[in-house]
Amino acid sequence: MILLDITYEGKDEVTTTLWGRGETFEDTKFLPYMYVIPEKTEKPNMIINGRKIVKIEELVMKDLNKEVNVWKIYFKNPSDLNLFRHELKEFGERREMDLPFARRYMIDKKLIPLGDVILPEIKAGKKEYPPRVLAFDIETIASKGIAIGKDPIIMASLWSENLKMVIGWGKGEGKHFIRVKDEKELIEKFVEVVDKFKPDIIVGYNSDSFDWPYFKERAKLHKVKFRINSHKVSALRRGRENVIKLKGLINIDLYLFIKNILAPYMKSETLKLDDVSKELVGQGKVSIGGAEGINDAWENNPKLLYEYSLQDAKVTYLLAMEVLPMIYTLASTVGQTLFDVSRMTSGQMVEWTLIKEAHKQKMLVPNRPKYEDSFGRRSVRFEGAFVKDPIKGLHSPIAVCDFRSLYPTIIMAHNISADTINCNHPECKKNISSTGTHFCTRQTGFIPETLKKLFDRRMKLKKKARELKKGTLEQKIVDTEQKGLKLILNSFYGYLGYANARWYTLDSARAVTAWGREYITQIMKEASMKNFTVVYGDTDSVMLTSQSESFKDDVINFTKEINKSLPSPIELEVEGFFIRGVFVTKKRYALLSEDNQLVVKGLEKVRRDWSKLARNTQGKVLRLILNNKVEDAKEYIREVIKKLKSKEIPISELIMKTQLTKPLNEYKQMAPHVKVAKDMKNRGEDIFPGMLIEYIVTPGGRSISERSIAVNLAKDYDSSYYIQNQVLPSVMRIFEALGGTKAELEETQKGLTSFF
DNA sequence: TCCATCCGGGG
DNA sequence: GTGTACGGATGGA
Repeated sequence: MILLDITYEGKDEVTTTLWGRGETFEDTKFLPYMYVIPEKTEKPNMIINGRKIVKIEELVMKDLNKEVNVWKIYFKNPSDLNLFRHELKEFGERREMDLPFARRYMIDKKLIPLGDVILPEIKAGKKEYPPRVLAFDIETIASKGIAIGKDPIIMASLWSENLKMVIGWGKGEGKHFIRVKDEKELIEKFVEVVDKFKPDIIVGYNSDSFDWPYFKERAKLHKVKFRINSHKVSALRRGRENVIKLKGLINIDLYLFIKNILAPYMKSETLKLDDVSKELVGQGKVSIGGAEGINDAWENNPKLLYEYSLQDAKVTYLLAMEVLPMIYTLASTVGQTLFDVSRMTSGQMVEWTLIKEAHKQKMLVPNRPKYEDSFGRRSVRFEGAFVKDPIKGLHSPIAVCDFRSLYPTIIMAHNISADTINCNHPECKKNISSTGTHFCTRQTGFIPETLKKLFDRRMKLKKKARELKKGTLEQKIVDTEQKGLKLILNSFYGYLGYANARWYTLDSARAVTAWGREYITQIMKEASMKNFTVVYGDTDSVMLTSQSESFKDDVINFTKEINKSLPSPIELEVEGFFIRGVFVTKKRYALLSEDNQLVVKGLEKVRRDWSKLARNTQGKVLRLILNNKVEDAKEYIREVIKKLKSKEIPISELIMKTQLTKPLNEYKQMAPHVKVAKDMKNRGEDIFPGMLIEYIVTPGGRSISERSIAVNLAKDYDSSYYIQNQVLPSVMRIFEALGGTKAELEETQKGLTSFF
């Protein structure tokens, strides 16, 4: 069997179900268990609600760097464990009582998703296996504000290798269009098509929070059963949001994975499907003109809506083809199901990798912190990375040098771990960080040891990927695997300081950044001695410039020399060369690459509560500046200000949008959007949570709230508000870096100010 | 500065 | 679900 997913159930005896393609296997032999490090000699023997402990084994296990005697206590099913864990508190320290049962099963049986499971004794194997993937998306009537289930679903589109389909009612048309009578039939048809296709994996974009719950709500309204593969579509509360679990096929929400894992490595400023798919698959959505466009197309241009809907499913599918291989490789490293791994944050991936490794080494897993502890940990602040104040302004050319995986290599080079911290061996005191913490050098710690296994595996794969022919499938697979490992490697440091981590060690996290600061400042010092100007540096990278004719060679030689003195495996690399850069403050800069691409960090505002005008002006100004047209940029802003004063800018560019998140009477503070919503209600309009309030700031009144009114009522706007609170703030930080002042931008024309 | 509130993705 | 998991920005007081 090729393993896709694991579920379990059982009122008395637990049955674990392993799901493969079109087949299942039920295991009734595996029992839930937990550990107690006993403080008493007498073993527990109680009966609760008629339930008993199945058996208790005595074992010796590792607990950090100690050996301890433990009782391994078995139960008939997971809820028994939950029942007994409270009573077992008085017998000693309890461990591993909160590992979800299916995850425990994956670890103990050493299973790998998509690996082949050899039945019936259940051993993990591995086999090539291309799963059947189906992408889907829905369209709904788009009234004001997005609220789950509020308006009818008008189309549902599906895309896979041999399936392209748009199901719709109303006036829809198109090659792959399947007409149904109404929304109820649409829902039934969708279920029928999915069940017939039998995908192993069904993917959507933000589908856990939108498409699936939307289907559920509308199905409820029409009193139709919404079942996929004959099983309930269940919404499970997980943390802050619901996730959607299907049985017999894996539901993956690509948005969650991209947000949790890929986002920091992406260029895209937003994680909208359009932007993300443009970056990762090279094509975006059909442009339809937002909510109004959807409604308009539904009434007047059904062909366009059909194309829009189908393209959404198509790019979702193509995105899945790009992203799923990464999820597969992460899942095999982490050792958990695709369903779980695709929804994990990087900290959780590190944790489950460590739990798997601990189990292999017969090592007890530390408990999760209690709420108060993790709350307390969250408020602990410690010194992070070194970030150099940039030399503000424009610089050209720029070289970026950075350490390859600085934090992971520091953890390995200095053996940073919870079980090596502050040992009593005299010789280890030499391995001390500037925070005063030292780490054992006699034997490798659990964290660096696990890290090294992943690191070495990645180095091997990287080497193999370089040797293989580029563009081949094998090369792509190997390269994806090494990138997946990189993601996990890079998360280890964050994990040490992550408030909810089982292996949280504040002094380890502090030592990592302290050593990081030492290495990066040392590089900066040496770069200055070699006649480079250090324009900027952050954490593990430095940006250099010089007016030398042989700039590039100088930089390459510099890194070569530096690397002779760095302890292995720490290494400095040349990341790239740039034509020009503008540096504003720490974390805020923009670079122009040699192939004319903009790299913008920390500058762009893309949130909807800023006006279109502010966003567009900033983007335009940045491009002008990086093309060395500073005066043009200033002139451009003066022009915008002038147009605001003379009211030539249309109101449509000045709309600010803020969502109402709760009923009006629950607001304590009269924010602008709350005031506008109250006015709307007084005029008899329907106001509900989830509604997007669109407003304009007008002249008059005192506070911004008092001056805010609904867009459709706005005939005038407050030019000075838009100048002072929107346009100028969005561009000023860039201009301040160039030595500019607010005053010079506010001049309408040289010498002529007050006449306008 | 503190506190409340919002953002994200989706139509 | 062997439950109960964001992190950062903004704006008013």
